[in-house]
Parts: sequence; structure tokens; C-alpha cells
Amino acid sequence: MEHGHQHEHSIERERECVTGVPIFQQLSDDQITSVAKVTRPIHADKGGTVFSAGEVSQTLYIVNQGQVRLYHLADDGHEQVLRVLNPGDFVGEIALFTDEIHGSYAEATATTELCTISRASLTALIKTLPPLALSLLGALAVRLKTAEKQATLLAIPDALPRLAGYLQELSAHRTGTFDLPMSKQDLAAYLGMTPESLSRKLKQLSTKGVLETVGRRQVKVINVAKLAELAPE
Amino acid sequence: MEHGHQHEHSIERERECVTGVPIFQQLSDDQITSVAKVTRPIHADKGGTVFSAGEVSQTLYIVNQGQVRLYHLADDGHEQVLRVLNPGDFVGEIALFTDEIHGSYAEATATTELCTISRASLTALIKTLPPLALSLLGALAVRLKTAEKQATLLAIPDALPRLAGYLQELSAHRTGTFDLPMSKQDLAAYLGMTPESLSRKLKQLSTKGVLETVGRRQVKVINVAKLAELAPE
DNA sequence: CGAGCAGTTGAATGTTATCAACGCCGGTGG
DNA sequence: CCACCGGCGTTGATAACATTCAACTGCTCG
Repeated sequence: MEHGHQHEHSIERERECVTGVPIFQQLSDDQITSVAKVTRPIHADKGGTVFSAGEVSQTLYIVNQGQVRLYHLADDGHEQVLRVLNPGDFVGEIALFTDEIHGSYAEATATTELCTISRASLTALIKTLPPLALSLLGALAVRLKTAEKQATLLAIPDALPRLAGYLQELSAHRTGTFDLPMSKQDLAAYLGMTPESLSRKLKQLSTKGVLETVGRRQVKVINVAKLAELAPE
Repeated sequence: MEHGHQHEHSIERERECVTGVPIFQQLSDDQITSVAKVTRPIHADKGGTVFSAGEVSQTLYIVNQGQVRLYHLADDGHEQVLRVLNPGDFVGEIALFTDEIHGSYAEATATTELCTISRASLTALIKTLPPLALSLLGALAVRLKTAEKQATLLAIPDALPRLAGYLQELSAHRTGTFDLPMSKQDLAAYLGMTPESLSRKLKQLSTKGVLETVGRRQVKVINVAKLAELAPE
């Protein structure tokens, strides 16, 4: 039957969107299908807007491919990056429980594929799929830990240990030369300093033999021990 | 039967511990009983330690009565408050998914009653009680939002808008004169400044007619509009 | 190949931390 | 109940730090 076939095909597309995402990984085939049924894939070109501040949200967004930059505008027009979403990351979880207005903008920094699930669908899914609830709880717990760690980092008045702490955390899961998750001016705002200060502090670390900056967006940690010394704790 | 009676009595105690806590509130009587069965109440006197940094944790702690101060020690011995737990708040959710070592100390700032649930028990509960999963997800989402908001606050270089933003958030849910959730020296560290700076900035706000400091731990917001002006966004 | 923006460097200014001393409140012990 | 003691909080002066403003370099992308 033509119609039936088309329907199956479209489900296949959604399945692909779901299977690539860690929080759904431990689900069975049948369970993935039930998730896929309520999933709507969306696409965003590089530079495109996924959502804007001020919009009402009742949707969970999960990045499948590409990258999304989450930021909000300060009153002086200056952009403050909140988080960078890589494949598997998601945003909109607060919308699942309260009618919340987006406080931030989401912009694709590369060609990006996302999965969206409405609030009603997700709450229904959670009620019928306990493993999904656990996955989500785990993901939120990890994000919470990250956010709280960042808060304690930012509470450090001096810029150098603040930067060192950030780089230590960042380099912990990578090795050798690695990419910064955002531009240096975004990173500066993220770390609570000006781009000028970041530049100077990076040079300071470079002079001390702690690291080298490679090109525009890469950093190579040379002396992990020295970095740990400069970082808090 | 003597033994049976004793057993029921002890369950009653745990029920009391559970019913007082928001995340369990929407559960039915039967469900509360099943939660109570795996709950272990613990008590901490004022000044007592609930847990210490370095300990392995596989337990969720929920505050029932009293207050718990969560902090960790910087390398210079200086205490950094992460969060203050009031009745209904909980800590240890990360322990539910990974064998994690506590990074912080938990100290009772008043006579405190807590409920504890082991990892195994809670994961089992979540699998059988979907509403509980939703409650937990909601609570984590709220905490996440708070933590991310604090991070963006702390990213502000100037102390005055940082303090103003904090006070605005704090006063939003209260009215008139209200208590600060911690001592001023703790608050200063929490806001990424020195106690001296906090004192000066509070005085500055007082001079501007924005607020008044009452006694040692109370603040009265006089001009909400002015406070909002000084706060970011 | 050119334009524009990210990133760097430099000097001056402003803010904040630091160090030190002091009042003040709260709790403890006589 | 009162007096003492200790820490919290405040105030003042200095110095270090980061921001600011401005000019310049060097990518990168069109």
C-alpha cells in the first residue's frame, strides 16, 4: 500500500534521529520505535536559528548532528554563551514541567540535525519507559554537576586560576592538541573576562610552558602538572 | 504481635520523613509507603557533619527539617559554599548513576532531620513509580536552571550588578524583609568577591535607597525598580 | 585578492583585592 | 545575670589586577 509504505519510510528517518542519541541508546528496538513515533526531526543550516529568546517553549531539542550555540543577550547587546550543544546534548528540559519562555537564543554553528519531542509526548514516554526516565535523570545530573562546577570556577576572582581550571577540566577528557568549544571572544565571556584578558592570560600560560595555542581555535597542553598547580583545588 | 507492632511504628516514622518532602508529595498513600520502606531517617545536631569530602557516596540525602550547608574547601583553606539545603532540597543525585566521591562537605547549620535512600532502592523505585521519575526530573531541571543562572551571574565582572542580580532573584520569591540564606562572608565567596567588597556594595545599595540591611542577616528591599535597573538583563 | 572581523598588543583608568585595625553582636562561662 | 571572649562585619589605605579604549595584525571567507 502506497500510503503505508510512505509512513514506514518516514518512521525510518525518525528512528535514525533517535538511535544516534545517547539518552535513547539503551532502549530496545520496540522502545526506540515508540520514541521515533513522537519525534519530529528538524534541520538548521549553519548560522540558522533554532529558537529565539522570548518564544514559548514546550519542546525538548536534541542535537543529532552538527553543533548548536546557546547564548543570551546582555542589556548592552553583548552575547553571553551559556552552553554549546554537541551531538547527543539537549536543551528545553525545563519546558517539560512549566510553561517557560526561552531565555536564550539557539544558533546552529554548523549544518545541524535535531530531534524534537513535545512535552506531552515526552511525559507520556517517561511514564511508560522507566529506562528512559533513568537516562534523562542521569543526563540532567551530569549537566547539573557541570553547571555547579562552572559556578564555583567563576567564583574565583583571579582570571588565571579561573582559566586554568577551565582548561584542566576541558583537557581531562581529551588528549594532546584539542579544539576549544567556542571562539575566544565567546570563551572570554563564558569565563567572565574580556577577550583582551583571555588573550593575555593564555600568553602567560604559554610563556610559563604550560601550553601552546595552535592556530585560532586549538590548544595543546604541554605540562599537565603545572596546569593543575595553577587550577584551584 | 509485639514485633509486628514495633515494625509498623518504625514505618510511621519513615512515612513522616517522606511526606514532608515535595518530590514525594504527589504520590498516593500506597506509593508513599513503598518509598518509606526503603528510607532511612538520620539526624544531625547543629554544627554536625552529614558527610565529608572524599567519602564514597551511593546515597540520596533529602532534608526534612532544619538546614544543611554544602561547601568545599579551596586549597588555601578557605570555604566556598556551593548551596544551602532547606527542607525539601536534596543532594547526592549524581551518586545515583556513577560511583562518585563527594567533592564537598555537608554541615548542619541547625538541628536537622534528613531522609536517605540508597542508590539501589531509588533506581528500583523510579522504575516502578513513573510519577516519582517526573518529580525528580522536575526538581533537577529547576536546580539546573538555578545553577546556570548563577553561572551567568558570576560571569559578570563588576561586583555591583552581580550582587544586584542575586538579590533580585532572592527577593523575587519573598516579600519585605527577608533573611539571607547564609552568613555574609559565605555569601561573599558564593558571589565571587571578598567580604569587604560585599560590605561596601551593600552600603552602596543602601546609600542609593535600594535596600536596607537589618541586623546581621536580614535585608529589606525598598526600591525594586532600582534593583532591577542595576541587575543584568 | 580584498574586506571585515577575530585576535593581539599597548597605555591609562577604574575597580577590586589585600592588609590592618576597629566596633559590634552573640555565645559561653563564671 | 553579667562580663568576657571570639568571630563576624565594617571601615580605611594601599597595591595589584582587570577593564577600557585604541591601534594594529593576521586569518578567513567571499
